Amino acid sequence: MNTPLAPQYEPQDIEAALYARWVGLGLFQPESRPHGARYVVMMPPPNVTAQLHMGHGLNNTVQDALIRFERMCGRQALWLPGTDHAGIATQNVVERLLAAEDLTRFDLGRDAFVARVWEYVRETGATILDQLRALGASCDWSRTYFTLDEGLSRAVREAFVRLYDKGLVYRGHYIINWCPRCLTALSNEEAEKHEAPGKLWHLRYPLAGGGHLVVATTRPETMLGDTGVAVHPDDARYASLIGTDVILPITGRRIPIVTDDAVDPAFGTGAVKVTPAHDPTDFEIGRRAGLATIDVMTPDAHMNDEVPERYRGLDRFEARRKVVAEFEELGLLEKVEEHQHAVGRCYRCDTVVEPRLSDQWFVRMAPLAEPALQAYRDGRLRFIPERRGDDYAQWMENIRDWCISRQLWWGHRIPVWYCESDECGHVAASRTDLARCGACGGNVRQDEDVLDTWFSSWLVPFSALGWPDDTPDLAHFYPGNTLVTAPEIIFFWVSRMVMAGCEFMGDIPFSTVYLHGTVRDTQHRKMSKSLGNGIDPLDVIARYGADALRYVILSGMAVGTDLILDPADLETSFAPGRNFANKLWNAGRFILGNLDGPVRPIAGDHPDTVRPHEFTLADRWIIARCDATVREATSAYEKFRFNDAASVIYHFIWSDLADWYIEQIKPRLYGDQPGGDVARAVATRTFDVALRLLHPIMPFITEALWTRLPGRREGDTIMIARWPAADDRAASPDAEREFGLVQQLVTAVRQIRAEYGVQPGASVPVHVAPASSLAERAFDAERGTIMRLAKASTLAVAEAGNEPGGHAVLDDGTAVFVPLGGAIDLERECRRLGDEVDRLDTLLAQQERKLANEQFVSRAPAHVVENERQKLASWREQAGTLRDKRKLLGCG
RNA sequence: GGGCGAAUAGCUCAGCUGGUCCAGAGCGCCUGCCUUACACGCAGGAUGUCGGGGGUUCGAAUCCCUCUUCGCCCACCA
Repeated sequence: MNTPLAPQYEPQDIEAALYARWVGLGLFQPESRPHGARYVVMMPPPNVTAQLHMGHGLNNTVQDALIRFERMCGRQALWLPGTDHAGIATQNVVERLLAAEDLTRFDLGRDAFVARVWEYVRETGATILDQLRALGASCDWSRTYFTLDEGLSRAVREAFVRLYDKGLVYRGHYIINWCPRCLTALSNEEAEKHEAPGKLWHLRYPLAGGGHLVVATTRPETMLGDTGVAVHPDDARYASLIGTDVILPITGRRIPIVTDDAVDPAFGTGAVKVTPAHDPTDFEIGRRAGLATIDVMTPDAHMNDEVPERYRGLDRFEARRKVVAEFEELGLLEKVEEHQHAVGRCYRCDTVVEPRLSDQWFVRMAPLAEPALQAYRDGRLRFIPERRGDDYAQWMENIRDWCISRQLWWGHRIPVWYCESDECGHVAASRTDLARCGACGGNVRQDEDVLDTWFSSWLVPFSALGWPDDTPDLAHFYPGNTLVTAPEIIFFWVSRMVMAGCEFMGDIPFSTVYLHGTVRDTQHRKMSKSLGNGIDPLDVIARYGADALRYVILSGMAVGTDLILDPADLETSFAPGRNFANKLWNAGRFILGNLDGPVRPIAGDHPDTVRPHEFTLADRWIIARCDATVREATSAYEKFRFNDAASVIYHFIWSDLADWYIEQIKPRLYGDQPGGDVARAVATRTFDVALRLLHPIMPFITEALWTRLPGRREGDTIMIARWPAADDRAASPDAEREFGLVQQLVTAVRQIRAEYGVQPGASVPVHVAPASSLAERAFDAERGTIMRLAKASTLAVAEAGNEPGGHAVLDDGTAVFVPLGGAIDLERECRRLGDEVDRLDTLLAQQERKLANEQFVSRAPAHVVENERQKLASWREQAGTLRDKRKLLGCG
């Protein structure tokens, strides 16, 4: 522990070793803190085959900061990690691998294919979690879940059967969203609507009785499946046609004109072609009007045998062109309009979704939504930022049934068995596999489909803890506390978890949903593989360290805002994090390198404890600043304001501790001034606090430094070091004001030196005329500091003389004068005097306004008003003095 | 078609319930420094009519209205 520290922080050398040490200490398990209140965070499961991207990086950095903060606060912090089997995505990946061998899943058959996917998942499935380790994620790996695990699969069956028994799961024949590439049904949420410019074709449909009627459509190819035309019942234009027929072009089919309230007379021509098999609205209209349904497409969206020969086998978009062309030839194309409309696309492969009539399993959602909505309205469930709660409520209020069956092989096979005997026809949902029909004893076959992956992830808050068994984990850790995820996951996962929690556990699974922003590039585009604008977090970690990555993420994470990073310029984005780590490292190196033995405690009953009278002004100041930082950082963490936490800690470490305090104590440490032991004690103490405050953000470097602080023993770790408590004795407004004046004085002299180009090594005499007893005390107390940091040869209490030199006035009205001898540039001096007078005039004007404000004068405490009056008076005086001086010098 | 968010220094953004953090941070830029923790650094500096317009108020970047420009979410007008 006393090995000398390298002059530069090299994260690569220590992060992996520290992580291994943490795992060895077993602190990621909540049991390590048996006495605290529990605090549970559920990791949004990444796809088992995923590679870590910035979105994961951001999400998990936030979770880790949160869980580390809670753990240090003494809670039994459980962060439950896991992956989901990602039905569609994973099956797609393996099918692509097979395609490379010229095979399809059908060549292998179901069992062999699933075995193949398992093999793939076993090989690659741990990758994403390993990558999270590089980030420093302190998950309880011993409890890692996978949605296709035996336990979670049992939970899926339990949930399905319970809902089935309550009549909340049903099989239905409806229009669903179908992905023609993945060859499966999708839920409404999985069909992403994107606005896109399109066309609206106006087609003439010849009337059986002569003439024609015009319908408008965005999908002309579906006309091949039309079985009717609908108009609004009150639409006078078509009143006489109702009940008559239309001769459908191309097919020659005779179809009726019907009425339906769903038709908007104002849109298009007020007449709608009805394709019950290919549009949800048309399906409803067709059902009400008793129209036939003709499915004209194959599962992969080619035209099937229901259409005329020349259309068979055509892709839907080719068929569209052909239909339009044919209408044009027939003189039946009335017109084509540009039309902006939303097209659904598969959220996994971006293929245009085809509404398709099929038999699917659904969950009846309204009864489940009710308690979930109530929890939000009661305030038991809150969202950060708050406005996201509206999205949640709106979705719940307009909930639609959830299509949960998928025509895939990779997933939880639907636990429903059908009797193969036609007379019996018994259907049973079962927790265990069935071999025989429960009704007739005959052969049964299991439903071929699998369940939506989200049907397993919505159970995770309890299934990952052992449900449906009554495990100790479930009893102890359910419900959890906070869920950290991206806003686009609200409907997929968050809402459904709340519903499942209410339904199966009788309680919401977490009380706070923290929704962070999205990682975008400088053009504000979402980072994605397809756009090639991504940043690889592992690359950043390799080059800048995990701490730097985390610092940059968290310092840019204002509540509810996105994180913009430049993929083309990692240096600009991440150097600040690395630089800060290096700064901290070197501050630590300095403090540790200047300890010459045991460090005295600064509080407590120990006989060697530093007594209050031993503190210098600087000591009291840094202690007060440290205390203020503890308060601000703690409050920021509690409010998920990670950017604020990062900022106050950064400022404390860099500006207060490094720039001022460490500079101040050097003479004491070097023995040039007494009080070295006190300075060591205070520096060590405040540095220790700063490290603890920073640990949730930069876990590695803070651990590396903290374990080297004096008094640490083998096995100590900052991970469970006590979270710093605010201390009323540490606060000192006087010390902050007094040292503030010291800083102002030093800065003023430095400004004058820079302005007049005084040689860096040269000393100058400094005259001050303190305007307050505060200033007097401060300059007296930190005389040495001022002289050293300002490079002053003398520091005298004196009025400004008439000789040439630089002037400045501090906030409290204290006048500063730096005589600069004969070789001074008159023009420059006049300009500086002018600037200073202008500055004072601005202050004076503000101050006068403030004091003229009756509300301020009457409401503020008397001494504050008096203080402000004094400031005004002394600024006036100084402004006058400087004006006189300008005249004396003959400035313009 | 609804609903929401954002417009602040060249860039990325803070600024919580209106007045001692009414102008901030980091990066970039300019000047001078390798001052024995740190050049991934130190000291100093420049830059903003806080999107436009109106209003409320003693006082607004901060509240209200409106306009403009971006972005997001939701929606069965074919």
